[in-house]
Amino acid sequence: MPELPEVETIIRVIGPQIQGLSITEVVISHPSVIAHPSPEDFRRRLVGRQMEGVVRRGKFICFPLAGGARMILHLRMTGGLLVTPSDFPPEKHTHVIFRLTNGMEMRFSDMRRFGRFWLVEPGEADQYSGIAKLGPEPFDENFTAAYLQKNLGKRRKAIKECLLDQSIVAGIGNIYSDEILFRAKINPSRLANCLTTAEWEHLAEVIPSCLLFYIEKNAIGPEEYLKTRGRDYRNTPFLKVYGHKGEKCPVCGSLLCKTVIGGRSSVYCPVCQK
DNA sequence: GGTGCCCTGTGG
DNA sequence: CCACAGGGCACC
Repeated sequence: MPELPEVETIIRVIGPQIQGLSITEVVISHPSVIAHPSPEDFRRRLVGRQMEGVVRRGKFICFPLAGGARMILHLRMTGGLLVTPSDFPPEKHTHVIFRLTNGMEMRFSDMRRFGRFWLVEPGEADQYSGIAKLGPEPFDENFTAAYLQKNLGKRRKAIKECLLDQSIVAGIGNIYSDEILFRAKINPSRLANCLTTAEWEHLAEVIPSCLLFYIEKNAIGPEEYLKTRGRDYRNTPFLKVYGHKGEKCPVCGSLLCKTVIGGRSSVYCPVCQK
């Protein structure tokens, strides 16, 4: 489910709700979602710790803790986070509950249970979560056309697969890679080593602007977020190609095609995207 | 590089 | 019933 824009939306809602609060209790009903350390160590080490806030890195959610430790969460496909009163009806597939000093709870639910938590101690290198392998944020000043061309310009690999490579640029998933390539008018199957300098420049501009557009479309208040269980803030009404196979291209009216690239379904306009 | 796998739910 | 789903990793 969540790619960069959705994760950004989640942290903007959750941040003010948990900032400065301490964890009084951790209830883990499905230990497999705790990747590191052991679920019992995870629970024990978190109790009494204060959360300084929450930040996003790629699709990861990071909770810096007072004293220098950090809790890290990746929602993968179907993970969700909700801050609720303790008597709020629980979501199905709730696997971890953090009880907080103000009586509220932060709850992690995940139907498919692909999501994972990590806890990294102060001064410890994070060799567990995968954050260390991430490329730059799309909004980073180092994320430029020159960077893209230098790192991808010789790859004999579909550009769509390249955009999904988190070590090149952090945060793009299957939905937004299609949306980005549609806006950039580049066919998702094109090999990276065949893109022109002008196309790299276009991509370097479109990637951040497209993601920012969806972050803004996603904006939601905490009441609405809770009411919709953190599920209905998504961008689906604004997506131009993803989920629209067989419909008319919003630019030229041709029928949108679907294909598989790198094992992921991909929708594109055969006329607009060369 | 391609494939299978981790899971549950939904839609054809 | 089977195919597929917004992610990422291990494995030939």
